[in-house]
Amino acid sequence: MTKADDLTQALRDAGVRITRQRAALLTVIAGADDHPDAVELHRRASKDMPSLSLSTVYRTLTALEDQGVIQRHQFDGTPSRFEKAEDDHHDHMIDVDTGEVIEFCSDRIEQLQTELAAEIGYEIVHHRMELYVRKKND
Amino acid sequence: MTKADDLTQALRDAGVRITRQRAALLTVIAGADDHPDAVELHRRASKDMPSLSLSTVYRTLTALEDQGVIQRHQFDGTPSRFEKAEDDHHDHMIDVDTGEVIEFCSDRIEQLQTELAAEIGYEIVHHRMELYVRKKND
DNA sequence: TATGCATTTGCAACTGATTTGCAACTTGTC
DNA sequence: GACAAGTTGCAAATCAGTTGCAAATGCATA
Repeated sequence: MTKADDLTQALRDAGVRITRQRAALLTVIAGADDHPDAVELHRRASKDMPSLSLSTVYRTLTALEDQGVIQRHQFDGTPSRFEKAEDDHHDHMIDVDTGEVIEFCSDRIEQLQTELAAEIGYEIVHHRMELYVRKKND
Repeated sequence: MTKADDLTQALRDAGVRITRQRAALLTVIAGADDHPDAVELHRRASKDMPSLSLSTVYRTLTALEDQGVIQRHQFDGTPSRFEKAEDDHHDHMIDVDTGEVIEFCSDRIEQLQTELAAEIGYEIVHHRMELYVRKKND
């Protein structure tokens, strides 16, 4: 059973109809190791489903995000990029020269964030941390 | 001498022409204690300069950002918001219920970020950290 | 204080990303 | 297999921001 099948079943259980276009998108998303935007996902899924429209891709991405199946990231001034939600939370470094996205995680930072918010009476709903970085050339 | 006068002089020294529309915007920005977006800045500056156009506001904001006089923030899926650049760096918490923006700073976190990037051979060009928070009700 | 010209402005039209209205079409159910 | 409700593709709309262009203006210089 593939990752896409898992996702499909989880969605069906949650009462989400699995249409051919959604299945095609799920397959692409499950198989993606990068952080594609809507247009790129449409391009990839179109190979299996040439009639798939971009608006359906957008609608589906929103639906999948609402279901918690995927995550949307809005880096700098570029179109939103998506990745499948894994249970491990992580943040991103973006190589400003190449656009490459590197995932990382720091429990220490998360803890500090929680403390900072708590100090002034807030709790964190979600957060976003992006490091725009450049390769050191030495 | 007001804050706006300081900004004006600094810009003039940098070879930036001070037009009436730019002066009006600078006054508004220097006097703002919040994080307004372009439309709101246009609304405020229009009181002094009813003929000021929104495209000039956008053009001026970009120019001021290039000069390092103001900073642009792109929170979640909302229009860019601006604030005058002060020499102290800080990050933001956004109250998800009210939209209120709270500034904060943590040297400890910054240091950890730098270390994390350095570990894999990168240096940080700039970063963005936003905590989307909610008031604890107890 | 007047002159020249590069810059800047306002307007309207454009862009890129995303959303929406609607009629036709599927899905999952009975 | 038929039906109601949800989903699709398309084209048009939206939203934030940008741009081309002719007219207006800042400011260095005379």
